[in-house]
Amino acid sequence: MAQETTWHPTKFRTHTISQIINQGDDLVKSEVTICGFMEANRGKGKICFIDLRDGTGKIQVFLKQGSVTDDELNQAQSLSRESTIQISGEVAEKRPPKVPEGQPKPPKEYEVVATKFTILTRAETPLPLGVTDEVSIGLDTRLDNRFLDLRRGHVNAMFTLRSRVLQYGREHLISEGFKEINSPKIIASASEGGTNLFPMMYFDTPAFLSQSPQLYKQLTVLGGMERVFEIGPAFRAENHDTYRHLNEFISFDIEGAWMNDDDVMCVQERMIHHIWKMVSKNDQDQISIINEFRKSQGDDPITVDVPSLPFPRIEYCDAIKMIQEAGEDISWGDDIDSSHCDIIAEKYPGFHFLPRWPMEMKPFYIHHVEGEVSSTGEQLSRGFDLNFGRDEMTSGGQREHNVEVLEENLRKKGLNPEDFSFYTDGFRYGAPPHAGWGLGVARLLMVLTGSKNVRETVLFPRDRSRVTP
RNA sequence: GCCCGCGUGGUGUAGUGGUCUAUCAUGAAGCGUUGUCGAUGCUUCGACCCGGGUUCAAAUCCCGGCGCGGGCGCCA
Repeated sequence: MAQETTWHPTKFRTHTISQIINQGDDLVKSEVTICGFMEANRGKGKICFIDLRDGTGKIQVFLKQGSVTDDELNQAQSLSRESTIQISGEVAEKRPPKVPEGQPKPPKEYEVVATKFTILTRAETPLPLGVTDEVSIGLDTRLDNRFLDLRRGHVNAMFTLRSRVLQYGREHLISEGFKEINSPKIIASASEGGTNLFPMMYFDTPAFLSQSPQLYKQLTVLGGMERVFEIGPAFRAENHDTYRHLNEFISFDIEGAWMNDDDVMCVQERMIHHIWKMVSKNDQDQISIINEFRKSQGDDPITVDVPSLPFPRIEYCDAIKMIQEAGEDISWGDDIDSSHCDIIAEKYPGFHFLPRWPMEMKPFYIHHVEGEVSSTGEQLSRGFDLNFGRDEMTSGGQREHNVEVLEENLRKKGLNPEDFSFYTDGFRYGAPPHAGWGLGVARLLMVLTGSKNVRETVLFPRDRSRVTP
């Protein structure tokens, strides 16, 4: 439904299953060879039906005595679920299933009547988790056997959606003049402070895994790249253990010259709007697959509600007031934690920005405008967050482009400017005002797919107690 | 790291001192019927996280360990 794809024939197959499903009328009576996983087999004796699944769809294969050898028929009937097979045969219109009186007739379907049946690999039994079983499966069991979990329709659909989300996001940013970059993930020193880094050895030099592309994407903007984005991994050695934190995650970052925090908030809301609009237009088939599963689990269906623009902006000072009015003990300068976000989310359940945080709470590279102060007289910053409900999606802001201020900020945070010379030197020879943000891809996917745990939306999540598979 | 909860066949569960030689579903093995389609009928298989304790008796209660889940903290 979504994309025009050209499926060239391969060594192993002439057609994908989706091609037969979609072009069945034209293909009836023609010879095809298809491959896939055997989802189920029915029938003993003279006939056998196989539900065959490849990465594009599912189709029924019909084997009958006479069309295939008795040996082939036997093998098909006793084959274990999820074994991979190759089928050659003729496309035919499927006999419609019996439906009770008064029920609507199902739409026309196609099948392949096999003339040749080949087992590619046999699946061991029992499966560690059933691909089509109705029983629910614990997340840990699923993640230990992700290769099988991924064969389940709704799981596959979530990662298909993830691919689309990145595609639409890229598409949008490129249309606004952003260029895709990659920054190093092996770095010499703590790039920002504030979070724990994973140490490693780089030959004989101690090094770290990057926590963020922040400083490097700024350097490219200082280098005249104008507008850049990066979709890449970030590593945090934090002992957190929650539904929304991982120690390795994919960060979707942008940085643009001649922009302030308001400008990049607008970029972000336009991008999210575009992603939601495109998913809503192109990918309802994936949403339906997810909803079918949710229904079987007794969960409400998800819908792709394209958010309206602009997203609400709730400045930090107003957020504090709102939380205080709800009776919470919080004062200016305190962090807004999860329970406080629940209060804000009651009024703003969707996407909303939280701009103008206190300068002292933001990293050294965040810009501030002299004189922009709170009612308590404290300096405000040009840093912002984007939340969806209670969950933080993004952190961003305008960056400090004046090297003297930057070095002063570093000293205020107890950092030594000399350790950051690779970065601060970039500001000494002319620096454009600039701004950017970093968005957690998995968290955005949680919103889109209704997942309650970030691990659901990451193929092979890395948390405190999991480094395999 | 803190608080709370949980750990039963391959998978997901019921059972909270005694006919538990442990329930149900799903699954696996075998046989039969069938253009089936969540195939079906019959037969069979398979489990109480680990260690210690209380008790006549422990899946069940207590202690420790390990593992998992939820909440929180920590966290661009």
